[in-house]
Amino acid sequence: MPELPEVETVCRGLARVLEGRVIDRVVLRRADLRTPFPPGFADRIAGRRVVSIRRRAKFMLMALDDGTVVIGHLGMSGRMVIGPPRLNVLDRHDHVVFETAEASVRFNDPRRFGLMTLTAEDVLSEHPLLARLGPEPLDDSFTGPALAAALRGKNGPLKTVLLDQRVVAGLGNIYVSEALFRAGLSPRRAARTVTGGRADRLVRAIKDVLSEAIAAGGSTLRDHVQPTGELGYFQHRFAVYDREGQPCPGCDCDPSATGGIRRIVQAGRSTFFCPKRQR
DNA sequence: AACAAGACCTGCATGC
DNA sequence: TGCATGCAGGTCTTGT
Repeated sequence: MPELPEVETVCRGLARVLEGRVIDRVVLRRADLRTPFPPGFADRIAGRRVVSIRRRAKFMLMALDDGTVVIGHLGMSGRMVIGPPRLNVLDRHDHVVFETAEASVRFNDPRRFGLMTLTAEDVLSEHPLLARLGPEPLDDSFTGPALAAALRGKNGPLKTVLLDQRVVAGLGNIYVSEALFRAGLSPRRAARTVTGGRADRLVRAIKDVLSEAIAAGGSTLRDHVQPTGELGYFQHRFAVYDREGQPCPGCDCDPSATGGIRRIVQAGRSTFFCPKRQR
């Protein structure tokens, strides 16, 4: 489900109810998700105060007052849902429950592609899940020249390469298509050909689309909800994603003549684009 | 080294 | 109604 804007939205929602609060109890309802929970997972969190909740790429990072960091990933279908304290009616796919005096937070994930694990703040950046991540796209250090350097020598299609979290961290299948549309670049172009002004345009497009999506609370297709239960609204602003055959919002060509937005499959995943406007 | 394909899961829409 | 198929916001491993 969640790409950078959805995870950012989830982290902001969780911060409001968890930051500064003590987690009294952690209920673990199965032994593993995508990966096993580490030994003592619940006990190592219970009784600790939450110092901060932040995001890196598509990972949620919950820092505790003893230097422990809970790393969470929502996979395709994960959600964090805030409810009243001491909630005793749970869904089949509620795998972890964090309890404070004021609220309960459930990690729900039907497909179980998500994960939760523990590390320590002082070795966080070396954790295998985080060590090889590329730059945060919304950081000032993510620039046209920096992206061009990361794409140098990459012969794969631009769309597929941008999904590689080592190139840039946080893009997923929706926002890659949307950013390429805004930048006027074909998803099929060899990644290494994006240099100079094209790289500048692409970086601008990535920053813009992600920022706008965060402001809209992310995109709700199937699974994403903010922790409060509110939906995201950015799906109403998609130019190309899941719009096969519909008119391209950028050119006034007749979709019955041009076919409108095209859907192709790259590396086994759908890509949407306007062949006329994206080169 | 780079890339594609398969694997991991459940749920939902579609078509017979 | 039931059943089979294909598809879904992600990553990790395997094989060429």
